[in-house]
Amino acid sequence: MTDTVTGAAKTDYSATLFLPKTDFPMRAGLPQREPDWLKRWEDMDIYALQREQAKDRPLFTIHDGPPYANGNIHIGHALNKTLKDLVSRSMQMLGFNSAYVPGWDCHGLPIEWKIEEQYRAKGKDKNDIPVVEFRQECRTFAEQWVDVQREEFKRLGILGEWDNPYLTMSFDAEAQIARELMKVATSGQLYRGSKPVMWSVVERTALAEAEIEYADIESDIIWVKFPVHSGGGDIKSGAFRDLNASVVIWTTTPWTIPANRAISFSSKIAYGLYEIIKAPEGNWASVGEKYILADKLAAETFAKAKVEEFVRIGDIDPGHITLCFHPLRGLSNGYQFAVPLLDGDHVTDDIGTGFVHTAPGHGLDDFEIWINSIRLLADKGISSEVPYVVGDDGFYTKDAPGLGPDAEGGPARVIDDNGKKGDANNRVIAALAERNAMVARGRVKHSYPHSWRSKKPVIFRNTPQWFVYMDRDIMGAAGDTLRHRMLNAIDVTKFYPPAGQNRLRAMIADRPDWVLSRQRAWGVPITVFVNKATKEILKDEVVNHRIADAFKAEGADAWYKDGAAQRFLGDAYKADDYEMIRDVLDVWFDSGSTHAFVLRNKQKWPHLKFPASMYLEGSDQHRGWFHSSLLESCATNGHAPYESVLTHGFTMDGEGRKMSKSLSNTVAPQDIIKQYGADILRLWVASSDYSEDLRLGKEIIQTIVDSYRKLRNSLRWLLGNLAHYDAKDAVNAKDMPELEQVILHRLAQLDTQVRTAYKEYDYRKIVTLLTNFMNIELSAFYFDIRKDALYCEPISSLKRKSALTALNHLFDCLTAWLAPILVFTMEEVWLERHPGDGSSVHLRLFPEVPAHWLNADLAAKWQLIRAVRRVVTGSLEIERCEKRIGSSLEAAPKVFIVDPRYLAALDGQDLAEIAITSAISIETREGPAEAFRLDDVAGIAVMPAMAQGKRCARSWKMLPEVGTDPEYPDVSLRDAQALRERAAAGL
RNA sequence: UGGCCCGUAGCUCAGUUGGUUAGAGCGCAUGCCUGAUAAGCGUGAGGUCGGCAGUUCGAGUCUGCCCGGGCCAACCA
Repeated sequence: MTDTVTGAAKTDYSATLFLPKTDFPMRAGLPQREPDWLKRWEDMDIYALQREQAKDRPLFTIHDGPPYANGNIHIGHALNKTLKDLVSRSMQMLGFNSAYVPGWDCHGLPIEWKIEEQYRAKGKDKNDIPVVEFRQECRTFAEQWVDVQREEFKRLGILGEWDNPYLTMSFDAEAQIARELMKVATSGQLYRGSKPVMWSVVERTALAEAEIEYADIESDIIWVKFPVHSGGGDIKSGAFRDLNASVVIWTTTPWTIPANRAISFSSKIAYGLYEIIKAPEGNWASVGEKYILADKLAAETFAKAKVEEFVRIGDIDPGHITLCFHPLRGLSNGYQFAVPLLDGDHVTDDIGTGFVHTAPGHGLDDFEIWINSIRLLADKGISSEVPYVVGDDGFYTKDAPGLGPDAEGGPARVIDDNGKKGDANNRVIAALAERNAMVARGRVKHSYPHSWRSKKPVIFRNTPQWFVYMDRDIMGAAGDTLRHRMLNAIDVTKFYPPAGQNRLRAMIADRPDWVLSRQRAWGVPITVFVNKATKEILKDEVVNHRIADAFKAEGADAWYKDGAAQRFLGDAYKADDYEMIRDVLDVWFDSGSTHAFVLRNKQKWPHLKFPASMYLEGSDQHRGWFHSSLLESCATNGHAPYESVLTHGFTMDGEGRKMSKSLSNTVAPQDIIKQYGADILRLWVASSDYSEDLRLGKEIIQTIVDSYRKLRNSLRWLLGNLAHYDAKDAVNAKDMPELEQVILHRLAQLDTQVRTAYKEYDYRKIVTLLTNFMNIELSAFYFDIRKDALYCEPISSLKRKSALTALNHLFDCLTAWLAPILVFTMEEVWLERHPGDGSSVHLRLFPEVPAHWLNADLAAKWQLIRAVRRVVTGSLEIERCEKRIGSSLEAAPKVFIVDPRYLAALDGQDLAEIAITSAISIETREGPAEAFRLDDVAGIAVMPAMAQGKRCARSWKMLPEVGTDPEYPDVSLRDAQALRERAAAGL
C-alpha cells in the first residue's frame, strides 16, 4: 500500500474527476444521419418558423437563378446552390428576413429535343403531333425533372421554399412573361428584322448548333469577277480608275451569289493588279482582262482559270476601291445595286482569292460585317436591308430576279424536299457565264453542316426575327436607350468579385440588338399581332389583357388553340387582317423575367423584395442570366433587378482541368454525399475561393474530411465538459481568471471578424479564422491547459466554474458561426445540449457578444506569456528527446527572465499551470549559457529540472506536498479538497 | 482567333501603398501522452511565389512577352 520513490498511484481516482461525458459520437456517420435532420426540419417546417420569426426584420432577397429542368444535378449546381444557401442562412442569422424561393427554367430546346428523341424512338414525327399535345409532353418532362432536382437540392441541406418554388412554365409565369413582352412591344422597343440562321429545308425548321453535325460533301466551287465600278489612285504604275479590272472572289456556294451584297477584304493582306497575257481561245479568263487578287493566291487562281501567262501590273489597296458591280447586274433588270468593299478580320489569304464574297443573308461572318458596316453603307447611299433570297422551302424568292418565281421554268431551288442539291448552282453558273462573270469552276470535298435528325445538308438562310433595340430612344426620350439604361444600372450595382462589373459592362457595351424570337414550339409565344397591310404591331391594352388573362387561366397553350387569334382580337379587329406570330420567345427572356413574376408577386411570395438584394451564379452567367435579367428589367423598369451580383468560378478536377465525361474525371455530388455527407461538400464550398475556379478531387476531399474531424472532436470535447455545467454557476467575465478573459476577448474579436466576413460573403475567411482559433488557441492551448482545472478542481472552484462558463460562451458562438456552413453537424451539436421539438440552431441569430469582453491590453500581455510558454515547451522537447521525461508533468524547469515586460506579464500568473508542468521557478537573472533559448524570444532562458515530490494519484502532478494530507496521502492538497467536497455533496 | 479571369509548400488558403531569412491550417515524418483515445500535445522537413525579360537601391507584389488553365464569343442553359 505504500507509495515509493516515483509515487506511482495505485488508487484509480478517475471516477472522482469531471471527465468529459457525452454520447456525441466521434465519428459522424453523416451519410446515414443527415436524412434524419432533414426530416426533422421538414416536420417542424423550419422554413416557415424562420419566416414567422423574422417577419418584422428587413428583407434580404437572394433570387434564385433557375437551373434547367433536365437531368440530375451536377457538381456545378451543388456549388451554386450551396453558396446561395450560405448567403441566405448567414443573412438570416445576421438579423434579416432572408427568404429563399428556388426556381426552374422549364421551356426551351433541350427539353423539346428530348421529347422529339422519344418520338423518333417510337417512329413518330413531331410534325404529326398537334402543338398543344407536344407542349404538354414537354411540360410533363420538365415536371419530372423538377421533382428529381428538388430532392437532390434538399439533400444538400439547402433551405428554401421547396413546396412553393417558381417555374417558368407555371401559368402565372407564362402570363407575366407575355405581359413583359407586350410591355416591350408597346413601348416601341420591339421590331421585326432578320438574321441568318441554320435552316433545314427538309424539316422546314431552324436548327440550333447542337442539332448540327458535320459531314463531308462535294460542292461546286466557282471564281467570279466583280467589275470595279470606281476607285481611287494609289497604284504604282498608274491610276486604275478607268482601267477595266475586276475583283475576283471564290465561293463553294454558288447559289448565294444572288444574295451577294458586298466583298470583304483584309487590310492585312497584300493585293495586286494582274493582267492576262496568254490564255486558250474561248477561255472564261481571256487575254487582256485585269484581275485584282491577293498576291499570295494569284498564281493558284490563274492556274485554276487555265491562264497560261500573266503579269503583275502593280500594288492595289482594295480600301481605295469604292464599289463594284454585281456580276448578275441586269439579269431580269435586277442586281443594279453597287457592291461595296468591306475590311474584315475574318478574311485570310490561306485559300481562295483574298476576297470573300459576302452574302449577309447566308453566313454569320457575312451578316456581322454587314451589320457592323451600317454607317459606312449609309455614307455610300447603300441600303443595309438584308434580302430574303431563299424561302423556307429552298426555292429562290422574288429577291433573286431571274432565278426566282419570275424565271422561265419557275424558281431555281437550292435544296429539295429530300435534301438533294437542286438546280440553283447550275442556273447561277449559267447566268454568270452568260454575262462573262465566270473565271473558273471546280469541285471540292469539304466538311459541311447537316441536320442531326435528317442527316441532310442545311443552309444558312436569312429569316425574319424579332429584336429589341439597344440604341433607340425609349418612348422618345432623348438618350434614354436600353444600352444607356443598362450601363447606368451596372454602375450602381455592387459586384463580388469587382471584376464582374467590367466583364458585364464590356458585354453590354458591345452587344447587338437582342434577338427574341425562336422558331420553336416549347416556349412562351411572342404574343404579337402584326397588321398585314401596315406591318405595324397592334398595340391595344384590351387585347393584351385578354391574352395575359387567358395565359394565367390556361397557360400559354391558349395561343395555339383553334380560333385563338379572333378570341384575343375580340370584336374590334378582324383576324384575317392580322398576322399572328407563331415564334416563341428566347428562353433567356423567360428567365430574364423571373424578377417580374417572382420578386414582384407579393401574394405568392410576401417575403421577397424587388429589386433583389443579390443574384448569385457562375461566371458564365455574365453572358446569361445576369445579362438577360438586366436587359429585361431595364427595358421594362428602367433599372437593374438586383442590387448586387456575386459570381463564382467553375469546378475543375484535382489538377485544375475541366471535368468531362470523356476524361472520366467528374465528381458527382451524389457520390460525395453517399460517401462523406453533405456537410463535407458544404465545407469544401466554404473553404474554397469561389471567385476563381474551384478544384475538387480525392486528395482535396480528404483534406476537408480531416479538418472536419478535427473540428468535430473539439466540439465533442466541449460538449463532454459542458455536461458538468450548470447555468446557475455562471461567472461574470470580470470575476474570471485572466486566461478565461483572454478567451472571451478573442470571442469578441472573432464576433466582429466573423460578422464582417459573412457580410462580405467571404466564407473561406470564416473557415480559416475558426479552424485556426479552434486548433491553435483552443485545442492546443486553452483546452490543454484547462483540462486540469476542469477535471480535477473542487466543485466550489471559481476557476473551474469560470472555465465552464467560458466553454458555454464558446459553444454558443461556435455553433452559431458554423451553422450556415455545417448545417447538419451544428444542429446535431446544438440539440445535444438543447433538445426539444422546437429547438434548432437554425432558429438562432449570431449571438450578441458583449463589447466589454474586448481587452486588447490583456491580450497583448498574454502574447508575452505565450512567448515564454513556447520557450518552456521547447526546452521540454529536448528533455523528451533525451528520454529524461515523458509527460510534461514530470518537469519543473527553471525560467530565467530579465526583461521587465515579461516579468510584469507573469506577475500573479501560474506559469506551471500555463506550461502544464508540475512546477516552475522564475529567476530574475541571465540564464546560464547552456540554457534553452528561442531565437525569436529574446531574454528568456530555460534550464530543465525534474519535478520534486510524489505524483498525485488524481491529478498526476508531481508535488512535494503529496503525502502531507493524512486523510488523502496519495493526492495533492487541491485534490484532497476536491475529494472532501465530493464526499460532502454525497457523491 | 478575340474579350475577361487565374497560376504562392502534397492540399486549401494568407501575403497590407513594391521593403529584412515568403506565412497559416491540414497532410507527411518524428517524439510524447494514454483521463478528448479510430482522440490529444510537441518537434521537424517541404516553396527558383508558372517561365523569361524589364522598371527599381529593392519585385510574390508594377510592366511586357511566353507557357499552362478556365469562362464567354450558340435557336445550350
